[in-house]
Amino acid sequence: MEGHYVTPPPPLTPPPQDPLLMFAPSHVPSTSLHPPGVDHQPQVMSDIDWVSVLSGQAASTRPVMDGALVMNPNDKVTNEEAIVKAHRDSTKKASKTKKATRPRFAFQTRSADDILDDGYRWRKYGQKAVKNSKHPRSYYRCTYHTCNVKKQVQRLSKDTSIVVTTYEGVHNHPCERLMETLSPLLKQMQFLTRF
DNA sequence: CGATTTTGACCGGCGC
DNA sequence: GCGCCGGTCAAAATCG
Repeated sequence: MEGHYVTPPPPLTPPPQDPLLMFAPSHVPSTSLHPPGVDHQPQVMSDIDWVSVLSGQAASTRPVMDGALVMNPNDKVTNEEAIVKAHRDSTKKASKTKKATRPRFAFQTRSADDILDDGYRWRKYGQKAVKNSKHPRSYYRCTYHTCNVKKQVQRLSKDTSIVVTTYEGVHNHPCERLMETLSPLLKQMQFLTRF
């Protein structure tokens, strides 16, 4: 984490991970200093194919905007269905209670780690077992006081290497560690524009 | 010792 | 009404 910043990085927490790992097909859980079973330490989003995320092309990372879940027709309808249903419920409730419509954004990531560091700080407030899946779903809330953005993370039971992350809401505060989060994307863009 | 995670209880919506 | 299910609360445990 030294020379890949376009602008000087903010003097913040120590660099989480080497951004060069971003081209790795699957993330190898880096030297976790925690005992097995403990997965607090988030990983940088460096293992995400950001170009694919933004273009919506990749099979490894399928972005989903506002509940319009992009599904492989061959996929067994399991917990993805639950996500769509949850979104329908939320929109229904939103239209009923005139609550501010909450934008939802979900994407799948091929990763060995459930927790991806997206630059924000999250506090876990729940975990539930999901039907048709042996893997639990975790619920997180943004720790910024006036920000009630939530996200939920679950792992597909079919393909254990894929993690589905669903964001709900929009942050009303700047993203700390923005450059750390963006640097893999910038690096990938630089790589692609070299031709 | 404050912040965060864990985990069972609790709650509301929905289908029967 | 009842039970299931997804989501949240909150007290206790744990972490740094």
